[in-house]
Amino acid sequence: MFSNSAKYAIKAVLYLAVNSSEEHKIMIKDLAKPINVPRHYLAKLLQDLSKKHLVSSIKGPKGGFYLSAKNRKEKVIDIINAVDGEERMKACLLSLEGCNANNPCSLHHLIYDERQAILKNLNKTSLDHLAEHIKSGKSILPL
Amino acid sequence: MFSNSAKYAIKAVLYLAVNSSEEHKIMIKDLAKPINVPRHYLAKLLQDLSKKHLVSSIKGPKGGFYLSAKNRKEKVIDIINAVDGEERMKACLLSLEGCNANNPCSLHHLIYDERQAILKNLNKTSLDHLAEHIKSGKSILPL
DNA sequence: AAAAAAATATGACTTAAATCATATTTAAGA
DNA sequence: TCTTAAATATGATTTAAGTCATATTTTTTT
Ligand code: FES
Ligand code: FES
Repeated sequence: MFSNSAKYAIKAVLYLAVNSSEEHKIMIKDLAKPINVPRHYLAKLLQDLSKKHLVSSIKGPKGGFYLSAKNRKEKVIDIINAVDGEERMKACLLSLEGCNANNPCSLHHLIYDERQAILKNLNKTSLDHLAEHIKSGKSILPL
Repeated sequence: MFSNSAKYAIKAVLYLAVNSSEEHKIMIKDLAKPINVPRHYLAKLLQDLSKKHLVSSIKGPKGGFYLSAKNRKEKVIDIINAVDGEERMKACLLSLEGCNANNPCSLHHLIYDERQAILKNLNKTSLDHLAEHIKSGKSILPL
């Protein structure tokens, strides 16, 4: 469903949503350990997200990564799409080209509605919102 | 969601469900072309499914692959699990180990119910049933 | 201004998935 | 029984995803 990279990115961004702020930036090495993601790989991912303005970063001493107020308003789907590309979540399950309701592949009926529902959920849920869930103990931040 | 291999396997098995019978076996080369799957790769996949008794095959001249009556009763999920392993469809989306309702990861609530619904659909739908759909024009067999 | 600490940029390496190739076995038909 | 046509078995090659390493740039602190 998601690539490994997207999973890593989500974990990292949520960790930042819960633990960082403009006044409390987090260095890559202090982020990689708790979420259990290879350090250099994570660096690459975050640099990419930073370039796309989905996370904030400051170089140099006292620098690090954090989420700005604006970053926190982003939806989960935006992180996923930034990493995996827009297509991955929308593509036909059997990778058929002309997938639509008029030309449904054999698995379409077994999956399409639920898939749309998931998309909708990912589209409407902000990082902020998930961070609140985590803080209030409704869900956990995975290792 | 599914691996490339699983997609190929589903396409192949459905093609066999629609077009083959014990009296009309299909050779690998005549199967690979219409469903647009690399020939040798497909051979490997089907040999594996054959070993697991999910498809039937006969060697030698006049031989080929086909689906027996029993094969046709198998559920879609069985094909998927045979190729991708039992775990893949059940694993936590963020690859967390102790994923369950008591210990839900941050995305759990956004996806779990829909995912279960999909699983249920794949679990109850037989190849036979999908083949009927295709024959009656309710869905198509993808290239 | 110099030194140090951080992200950034670039690229090399490794691993697993996907693809391709070939030799072997089995069964049919002449 | 011999030839031929098919699946089967095994393994090599390629490609893409994931991982690791290092040099560069930027900013802070002294
Ligand atoms: S046509 Fe394949 S999922 Fe819609
Ligand atoms: S805990 Fe991750 S999907 Fe259930």
